[in-house]
Amino acid sequence: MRIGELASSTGVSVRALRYYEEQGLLASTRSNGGQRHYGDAAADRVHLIQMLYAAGLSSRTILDLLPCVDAKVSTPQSRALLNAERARIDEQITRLVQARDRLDAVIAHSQSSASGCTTADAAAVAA
Amino acid sequence: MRIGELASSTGVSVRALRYYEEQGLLASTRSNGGQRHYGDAAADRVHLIQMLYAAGLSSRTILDLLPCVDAKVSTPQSRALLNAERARIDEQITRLVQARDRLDAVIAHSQSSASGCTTADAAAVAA
DNA sequence: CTGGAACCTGACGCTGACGTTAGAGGCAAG
DNA sequence: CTTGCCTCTAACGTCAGCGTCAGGTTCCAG
Repeated sequence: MRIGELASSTGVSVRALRYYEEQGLLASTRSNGGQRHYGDAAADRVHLIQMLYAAGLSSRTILDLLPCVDAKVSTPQSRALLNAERARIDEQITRLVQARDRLDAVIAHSQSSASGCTTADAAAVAA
Repeated sequence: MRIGELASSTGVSVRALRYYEEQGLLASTRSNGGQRHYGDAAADRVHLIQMLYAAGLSSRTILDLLPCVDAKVSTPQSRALLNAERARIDEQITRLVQARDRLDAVIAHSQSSASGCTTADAAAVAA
């Protein structure tokens, strides 16, 4: 499949895919004319990359991490790397939960002091 | 208290505090000479701002949110805003947990298959 | 009153993950 | 062979949250 198809099937922009390749995160074979071709596994790889980006990892960190994911072998270094990143994600989750709790407190106060709590409000809360 | 003291007591840089003020997130009174002075509540405010930043909110969103936090009154709009941001944080937490699970799977696989650990692999990981 | 630390206002720099032209070439259909 | 869409590289633009430097001012201890 070519880059446009991979882009639309993954929901990632063509530019981003080229950027991933530039960063060494995503490989491609080239046609005679130089156009990128991808196998079926590429979509999964892109999803994984996206997920790690969403977890706040930098492309550099992902670059370090991906060989650990690909490799069937495991080194102390790779395990350490994986665990370190896991810990960082954990920490981020903790901070997010704290922030959410803080917002919840504000919301609770906001609603208790709301004299007229209409149906629209209930809908907003449910959403 | 002056800006340096607030900075060191909150662990936030002086530059960041000025930036917060520039963004309308943090108020200060000024001395005759133009120097910023802060009350005791400022530290809490800074911590809250930091927490919201850590939750991935933009300064613009925080700017919208803070009046809701400050206000003793609650409007449908403010409640909707609070709930929307809560939802976004929730979503982010979900994605982070997914990423963590994904990493956990990799880690589990990595540890079960930890047998042949060559120097080449270590070098590849280090690189 | 004076020296030096702390503060002030610009304003440019930086990083990361792309967006966005621009100009040129590849590729399948008719 | 041509049309037209897709793709290519190269390179500049963007945005947020500050870091940092420059040049000047304020404050307070001694």
